[in-house]
Formats: sequence, C-alpha cells, structure tokens
Amino acid sequence: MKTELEDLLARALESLQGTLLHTPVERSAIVVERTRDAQHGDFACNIALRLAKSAGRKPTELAAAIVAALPRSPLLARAEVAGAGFINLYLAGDAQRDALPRVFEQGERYGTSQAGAGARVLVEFVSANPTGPLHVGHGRQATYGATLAKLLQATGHDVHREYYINDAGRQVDILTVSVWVRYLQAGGIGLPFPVNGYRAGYVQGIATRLAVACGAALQRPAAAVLAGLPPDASEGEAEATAGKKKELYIDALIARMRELVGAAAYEEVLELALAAMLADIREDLAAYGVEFEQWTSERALARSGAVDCMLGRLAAQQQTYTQEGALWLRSSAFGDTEDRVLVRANGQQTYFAPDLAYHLDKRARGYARLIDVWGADHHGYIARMRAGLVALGAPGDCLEVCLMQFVSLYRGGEKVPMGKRDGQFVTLRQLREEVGNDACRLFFLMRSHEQHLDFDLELAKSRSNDNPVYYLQYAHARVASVMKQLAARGLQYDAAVALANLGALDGAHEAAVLTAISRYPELIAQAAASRAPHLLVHFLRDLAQAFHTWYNAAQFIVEDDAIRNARLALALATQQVLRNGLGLLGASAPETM
RNA sequence: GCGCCCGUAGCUCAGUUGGAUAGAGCACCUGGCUUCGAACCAGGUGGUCGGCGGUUCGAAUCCGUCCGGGCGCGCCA
Repeated sequence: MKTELEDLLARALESLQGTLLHTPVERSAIVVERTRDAQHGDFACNIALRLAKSAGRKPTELAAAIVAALPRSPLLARAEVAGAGFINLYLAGDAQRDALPRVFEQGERYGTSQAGAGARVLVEFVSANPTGPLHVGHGRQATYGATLAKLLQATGHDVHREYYINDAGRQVDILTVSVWVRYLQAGGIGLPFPVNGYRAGYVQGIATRLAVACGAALQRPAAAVLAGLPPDASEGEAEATAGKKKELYIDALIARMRELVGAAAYEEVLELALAAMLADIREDLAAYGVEFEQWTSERALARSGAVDCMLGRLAAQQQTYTQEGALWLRSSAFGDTEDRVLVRANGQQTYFAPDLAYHLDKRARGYARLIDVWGADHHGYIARMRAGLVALGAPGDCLEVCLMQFVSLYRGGEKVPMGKRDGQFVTLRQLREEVGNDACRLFFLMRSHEQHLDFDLELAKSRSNDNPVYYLQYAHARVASVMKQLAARGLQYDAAVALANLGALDGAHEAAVLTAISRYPELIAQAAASRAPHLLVHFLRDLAQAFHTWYNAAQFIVEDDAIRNARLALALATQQVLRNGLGLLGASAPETM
C-alpha cells in the first residue's frame, strides 16, 4: 500500500521534471507516512516541503503541482495540499476495506512478511549464570528476547534462539563450595558461611539433595576445613576492605574443599549443583512459554578446543601480547577504550575469552547477524566484544546488543526491596505465580527496553479496568461472545455475504478499526526493525480501543443480512489481529473471561 | 573524572527515526446498561517536552552546554 502510493508520487514528480523540477528526485526520498490524525487523510507526504528549497518554489505551490500531476489510481479517492505544504492522501473506501479479505485469507499469518528474506539471525538472551534461580530482571530479558525473536520470524528471518550457559569459571566453584558448606552445617559441623558465598535458600535445598546422594561421605571436621585459611571479611564490612578479603577467603576455601574431598568428588558436587540449577531455570522458562533452539555450554565449548583455537588465531595474527604474566588482547586498536586480559597470570581464562570464542562460533555456524540481549549493567562490555570480533576478522556491526534497563517492583505504591546480598530478590517464578504469565508478559513488554521499568504487582493482579491486560483480552473475548449470541439467536455468519457487502462499513468508527487492521503488517515490520516489541503492545491497545468504541456505538447483530455480515466480518478480523498480536507477545487470547 | 541510558500532564509512559493543534492509561469531574458482556464507552480538567544556546521552511526528536537521576569503568562474572 505504502510503496504503491509512493510510486504514484514518484510518477507525478517525474512528469514535473524540466518544468518545476530541475534535478531528478531519488525514489528513496519519497516517503509516505500514516497520518497521526484522521483529519489529515490516511497517508501524508512531505516531499514538497523537502524539495521546495532546491526547486526555488514555495512548498504549497510545488505540492499543488504534484497533486495535479498525480496519476489516477483505484487506490486513491483524493489528494489535497494542507498545512505548510503537506500532501494528504485519502484512500478510496474499497482500498481501505481490502484489508479484510487479506486477513481472512492469511489468518494467523496476517501481518507477517518476507522482508527479512530468510536472513539467519541468532538471538542470544537470558544466559543467566546457573548459580541461582531467574529473577525479575531475567524475566524482562526473557520476555523481550522471546518476543523479538518472534517478531523477526514474522518478518521473514531465519531465527535461532540460544541460551549461553556460564557453567565454567569461578562462580560455579563458589556455588559448589556454598552447597558443601551448607551440607557440612546440616551435618552438625560448626562452620561460618563464607561472606562471598551464595546464601539464598535454594543452596540449602541442593545441600539436602547432596546429603541424600552421598550420605556423610563428604563430611569433614571444621578444624580441617578452616586450618590455615585467611580471614574472611566480616558481615557488613565496607566493600573497600571486604572485597579483597572475602575473595581470598572463598578461593582458599574452594582449594581446601578440593584437597579434602578429592577432585572426583568435587566434580560430582559441582555437577549436582549445576544440574539442579539448570533444571530449575529450564523448567521456569518452559512454564513461561520461552523456548530456545539451543543451550550452549561454556564448559563444552572449552572442552571442544574452541577457546584455545581462537587464542591461537589471535596470537598468529599478533593481536595479543603478554604483559605481567597475563595474555592481553589489543582491543584498544579496535575501538575499545583499553586492552583486555584474555588469560590471567595464574593461567585461568577470563570470562571474556570463552565468551568471545562463543561469538566466533556463532559466526562460524553461519549467522551473519548476532543479536544479544544484555542487562544494562553490561554496556561497558559491548566495545570489548566488538573489538574482539573485529580482531578476529568479523565486521564489528555484526553484533547488535539490546540493553535492558532495570526493573523495580512495586506493591501498592511501595517499592519492593530486591537486595541481592541476602538472596532477598524476587524470582521470576514467584512473579509469575503471583500475577500470571499473561500479565507478566504484557507488563514487561509495555515499556521500551531502554526505559527503566516500574512493575506494579497490585496493578498487574487487579481484575479491574485499570489493568491493560484485560483491556486487550476483553476485546478478543467480546467478539467471541457476539458470535455466541449470534448462534443463540439462530443466525449464522456468512462470509460470502459479508465480503460482497463490505461497502456497508462506511462509518467513522468502522474506518478507525479498518485503518488499525490495515496498519498491522506495517507495525510488525517496524517493531521488528527497530527491535521494539512495546510498539506492538501500544498498537493492540489502540486497536482494542477503536473496537470498543465502535462496539458501543453500533449494533452488530441487526436484521439486515448485508450489514450484519459485513459488521461481523470486521469484528472477526479485529479478533484475528488481536489473536495474532497477542500470540507474538506470548499472551493468551481467551474466548471468555 | 570518563563512558552508556534516561528526564514529556499530579503518577506511569507513548510519540511512526525532523513534520501539522505534543498523545494514552491511572487519578479527578460529568454523563451512558429493560438492547450483541459496563472487565466497556462518550465528554471534561491537566503541559515553559529539565534549563539555556545552535542547526532549518519546521525540533520533544539532531548538535553544544549546564542541571538532575540510573548504570558501568577488575588479571570478577
């Protein structure tokens, strides 16, 4: 529709060449946009304003000439000059109503396109460390990533969803030792819990399973555990002094556990803890309706040799150097603010090294475009990852990072504290159980991901008219209800009669609904291209609003066969679009509420 | 100090990538169910788009600067 109108304008401009215009106008400069206000027609074009200067004409004069030169088209009812020199385009009624047969033909595919031309895109999201359950922040990332992936699929991309499991590195050791200490404590060993350990309740749960699995075999006396360990930080000690102390202590404790229980038993505890955490995360996401094509394990990646291979490649290209015993990447040569360590002086790799190898692996698997969804606190890491990719010969802009701003929970105007120290954070599971998946999805998606989100639990739970979730679902259920009422009156919807009489849909309220329906495919394209699922939520609200307004102003089930069927067709099309949209958002579209 | 994000109605936020009179929801006020679901609708009140400069036909949007808020700046992950 849009491009056809733009073509019409292009032909008009061509015919003005040599008279009013002297330089040819590029096709890409001719842009037609939906109007904000129905008084300005259906579409508007600002080309006259843009060309006025170079043509040396007044914008209104130029616009009038373009309008006069516009070829006839069945699409267009009329065009007029308005304001400072806008060209307002009014669609012919038939063109407007053409959206309906399309909706019925395409059904659940209505709104999708092939704009992506099958381009392979890898969307990596959540990727939370398997050291604890998902919290509300992960919930937002999961929701955003899942919906973005669906939007990309809907616009013809070949999308692959992936979760990167950070199951290697120190945080897993900390989890392991935390579980062991809880296990010792439960066995009656008087042992302080390390300040830097994971102290939330789930660790206790894993310790219990450990006791079931191995009995008392891993119990050791407190004296043996603590002998010669450096002092731990004290509870509530200032970060400046505590930071070093608690890390030295926990590292020593990890080493001590290894020597006391042996490497094999240590691995078993680690595997048990990891498997428990991962199962919890997978189950949580599945219950939330968020799925991944692939879960990539950092440990498996390391074992495959991919990290060493990458380091070898960098070294061969002289992109690394050794300084003070550590191996550095020359990232500052590729847009980062400084060089970064890949391998520490103690021989251990940093988090960065396997992560970079992972991104290289994604490219090697044929994904030209990599989209990562990260928490906003990781923004400083973007330049580093890009620099790494560039150093490895990939274009830096192949990686696109969507940064998610933070979530604050409110309960009745009162901010819910989410201190991570005592494990006092709210989990995604708790949130879902309290407000339901649908409300969760929509509340997470309502705001731009670049915007800090205030999530009000009371509002999300309320079954009242101030809850936007119900507003959308109600519109959908309302159509179902009308159809039931129709059957109850012994009538049937006749699609053939409806499509032959769409001309009966000539009121302003009907036009508003029609406009929204016909705009839906454009909206999907835009939401996908700008990585902005929130646009879809707002669109659905507008559509529901237009529908509710019409519903209140008109009777659908009327005597006249032509009018009744035409109106039902519009109602059913509305329902289809609502269902499609809610489906992309991962929310249900109930028939009754 | 440097970097990223943000600042729009009393509150929470949109704003079609520079367009026309800046829009929604909540809150507040008025009205609408013997008629397809009132979980709805119609109308009203409410704005120096953080401040000041600049770019141009035109700025909430782009540039500069200042103010205010969030986050980051490890051989942690």
